[in-house]
Amino acid sequence: MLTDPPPVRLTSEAWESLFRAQVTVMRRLRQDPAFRQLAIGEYDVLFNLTRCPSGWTRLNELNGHLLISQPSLSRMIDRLEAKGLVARRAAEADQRGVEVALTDEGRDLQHSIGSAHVQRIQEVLGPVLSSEELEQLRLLTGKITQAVEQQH
Amino acid sequence: MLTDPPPVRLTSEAWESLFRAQVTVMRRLRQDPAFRQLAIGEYDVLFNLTRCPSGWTRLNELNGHLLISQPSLSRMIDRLEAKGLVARRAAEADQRGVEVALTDEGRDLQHSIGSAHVQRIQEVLGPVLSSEELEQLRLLTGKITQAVEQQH
DNA sequence: GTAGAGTGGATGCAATTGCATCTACTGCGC
DNA sequence: GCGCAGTAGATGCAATTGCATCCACTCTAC
Repeated sequence: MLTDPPPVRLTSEAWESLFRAQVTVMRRLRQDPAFRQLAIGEYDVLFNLTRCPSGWTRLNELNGHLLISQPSLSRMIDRLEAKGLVARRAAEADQRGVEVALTDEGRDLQHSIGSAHVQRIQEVLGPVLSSEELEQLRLLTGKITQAVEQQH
Repeated sequence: MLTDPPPVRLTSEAWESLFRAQVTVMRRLRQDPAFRQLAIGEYDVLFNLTRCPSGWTRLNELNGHLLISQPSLSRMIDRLEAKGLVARRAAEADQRGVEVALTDEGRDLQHSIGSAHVQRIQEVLGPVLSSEELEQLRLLTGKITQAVEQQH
């Protein structure tokens, strides 16, 4: 049961606005001194790894949540592994697959950067939107992610 | 006249959700065959150049709307110039400065990719949110961009 | 006006990226 | 069970990126 799609102009303007907001906020957040220890893209990988209940995450699933290419992720994991922040192992079910997990050190670093990051987010976004608006935003963007991931 | 800031948890969850939505949608949009002619980052530069009324845009202002570094933009403009899509000239007011503008060819290419892009956005986002929701999203994210650009 | 700090953009260089490809493994059809 | 298309991840290599730096120009203080 679908209603008519919204006008293209409205859809593309909403996307453009979402995109621009992301760029603007990201430019600010990236400047946080906490990211001198680890690039924000690498932090994002550690963060994603905390979101997996079992601890171990398949490389291809992880890649599905990032914008970087598969070879690029493969080498980023190399680097994080060399720094002792993540561990690699062969997947049990599929011998082609690889699973990664945070090491204790990786978890510590994620927490440390994460808490500075959260504080910074609060400084940037807190004064801008009310609780009600933030909640609206969270619902709308959550709906997008959920729906688009299921498309195709 | 400021109210209390929202709880940090809500703020960071809203940002996380916005960020994730941007990644998810961008992954889809990027696959559009239209972007085989020009990487999406390069298209974004052309798009930004269409948004300037006078036609000519200062390099540093352009850089303020992008996530890439200043040297990276400088060289991207080199490449776009080599392809005949943009033109460079010295800024009138400030002899250090450089202004760029779309060439006719650049404008044509932006239109051509842009119309395919808009159609793709409609396919991805149109079925997901209603007109009212898109309008809400546009307002919220517009508010963020405007406010954060004025901070600091 | 001149010195010195600051800004705008370009360039050298090492690190990272993506594309194409490769190898290893899976799973389906027969 | 065998062959073959498909999938997961790694690697060679050229292109792109960011950092540090540089040069040219501006602006302020004196």
